[in-house]
Amino acid sequence: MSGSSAGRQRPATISDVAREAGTGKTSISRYLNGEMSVLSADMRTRIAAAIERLDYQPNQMARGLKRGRNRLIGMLLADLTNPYSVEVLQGVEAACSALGYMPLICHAANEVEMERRFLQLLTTYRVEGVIVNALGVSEDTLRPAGGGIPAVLVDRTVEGLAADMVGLDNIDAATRGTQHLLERGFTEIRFVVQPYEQVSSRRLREAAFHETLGRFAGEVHGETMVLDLADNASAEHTLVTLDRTIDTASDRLALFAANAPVALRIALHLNQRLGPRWTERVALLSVDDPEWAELAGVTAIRQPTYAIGYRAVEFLHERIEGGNAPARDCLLPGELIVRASTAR
Amino acid sequence: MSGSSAGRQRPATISDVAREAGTGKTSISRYLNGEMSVLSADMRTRIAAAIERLDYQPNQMARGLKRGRNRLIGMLLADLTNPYSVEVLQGVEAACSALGYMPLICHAANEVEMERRFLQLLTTYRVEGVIVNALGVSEDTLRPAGGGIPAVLVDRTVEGLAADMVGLDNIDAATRGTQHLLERGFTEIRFVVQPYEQVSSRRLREAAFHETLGRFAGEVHGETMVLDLADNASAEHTLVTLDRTIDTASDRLALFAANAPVALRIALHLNQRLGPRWTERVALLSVDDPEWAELAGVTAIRQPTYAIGYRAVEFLHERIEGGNAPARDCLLPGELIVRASTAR
DNA sequence: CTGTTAGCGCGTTCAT
DNA sequence: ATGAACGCGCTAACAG
Repeated sequence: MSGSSAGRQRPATISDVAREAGTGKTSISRYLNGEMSVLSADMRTRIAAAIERLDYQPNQMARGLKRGRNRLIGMLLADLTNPYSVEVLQGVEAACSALGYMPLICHAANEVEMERRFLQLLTTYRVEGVIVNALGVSEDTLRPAGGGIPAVLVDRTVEGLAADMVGLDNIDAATRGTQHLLERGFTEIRFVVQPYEQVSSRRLREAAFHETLGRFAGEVHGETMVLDLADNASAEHTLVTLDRTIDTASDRLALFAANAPVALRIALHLNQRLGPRWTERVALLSVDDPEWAELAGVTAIRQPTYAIGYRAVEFLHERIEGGNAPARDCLLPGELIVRASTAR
Repeated sequence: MSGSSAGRQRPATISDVAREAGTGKTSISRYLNGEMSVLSADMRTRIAAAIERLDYQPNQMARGLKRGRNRLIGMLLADLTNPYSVEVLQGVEAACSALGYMPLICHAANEVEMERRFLQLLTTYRVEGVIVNALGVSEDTLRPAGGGIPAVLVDRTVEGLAADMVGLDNIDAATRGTQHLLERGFTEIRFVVQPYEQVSSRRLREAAFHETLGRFAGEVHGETMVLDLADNASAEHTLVTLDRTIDTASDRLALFAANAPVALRIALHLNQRLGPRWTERVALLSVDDPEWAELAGVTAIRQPTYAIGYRAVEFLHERIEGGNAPARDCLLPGELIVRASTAR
């Protein structure tokens, strides 16, 4: 029965502090904004005391309204379930706290409609910019009210939108991954992806895969397999096809998963069907290096996720500050981590 | 060279719309707030047209300032790296969108100092309430400015703070987990935890473990092992001790991991030292059922994470709406999922 | 150095 | 049914 009794009192305002300190609001405002040199020593201590006594905390909303900037930036994530997203987020948060932003994180759960709604919501809160990692945002969604707010794309581009982008060097990564499989002598390879054809990173990875294989036409056989994780029946069907391929292939099959969620689904399935020694029957290589990859012995291409997130905020910051340079792409290299599953 | 040319234009305001529609701001405001019955049909269409033409979107900040509520709630997470957090988040997001809130997500990365800063930041943005899953927030951090804002605790209580709490029924879960190991005939068991002694869920799980073992005094030997994931040297040291225990124990050792991060570290270590068939030498049971548990055959106690997040928001909503009932605890049951690692 | 005044974009009386 | 005027908490001129 200490203080949690009745309805909470409303937070102190700048006027309360002014009254408490026996001065005008302006001086308080100056104090808050660090214009100390313009305040008498006496004034300073009185204000400090008043603030302390009232436990005053300036209202960011009011500040934002007045200044026209609220230090909020939006972060739209297609899929928080993907470890990639969480890792990128770490970089984003670090950069935000370094640059004085507060990220508003939105999770669209791989639904285009939610992406649209969140983007709308974010502009409604007048975020100063957005970092977008989405499935299907279209150009005009990102350019509401004519001007639009500064945006930085992560991992994937958006058709027709000239914005900064930062992500993995997909072509290099997929090429090296494929080469690794070729060097290990695999001759039957499947590239497995989710059915999001509009996602540029998916397309680039797939293209590089086929491009690299093309140089070995005849000797090596490769195909794309689509695994729809959002539709269990469809996924099961694909996996059955996969099983048949494994059983009938002339060589030990190699699988190149386009990202971690796909790799996980494959690993779970094979582990269930073939037992814990499934890697002896099938080789698995994955873009993304999830926490369980080491455990399962899965070869991976680790993305520089933290750097991607950090850099994205830096780019956005420049735009917010008025930077007007043409749109840039920042492609960071992946790191191939060879594990048991692709051993020969 | 379409529209992205010069500096972006500032978003339309309610006054712009009023002018465009040839009316007063008041009518626009009424329109926005759905008071249609008070507006003539003609007025309605004119306003709708004006809004459309200007692509007007009301400024939430200004609204919040005026109304005294901005529909923002804070979500403080101790560790986003823990899959538990992400899963809870899904429930939180679902409930938020159902109840019309926008969650401000903060990630404290297991640092008490960051928790304090984020909490402060959140009140600065005048969030209407907070959902807290933190390491070391103290009562007074959550009661700033006397009244404090409504708070709901997730997974763990805070010393001396009478707030709603929702989380796993830890005693039941840990008891059932321990019983499972006993039923399987293990006589050498270690309970492995991170060194956060102030976290109530950790203490409850550990207590239930020892309590349950106590009923078999003499026959079964159990101890707590502390694994500090934040300090690699220390963790390595602990794991070496663990190795020795495994090698010298009179029985096959059983490990009870207090959460997923701990279980992962253990699994990675054992896998490296003993090879992929490590589960034949050591049994592993974990609170939390991370995505890789099935793959590694690790027995797990799955938490109702989605429900926890959803319920937390519901509780918070009631408080925000003025609910004044005494603090409640909502303890949800876990589900034991038996896998190969605890087979005998 | 300090206080007064006027908005930022919006909702809300209170008239009309 | 509609609009004018005031104020939410704060900053930015402008005086003094």
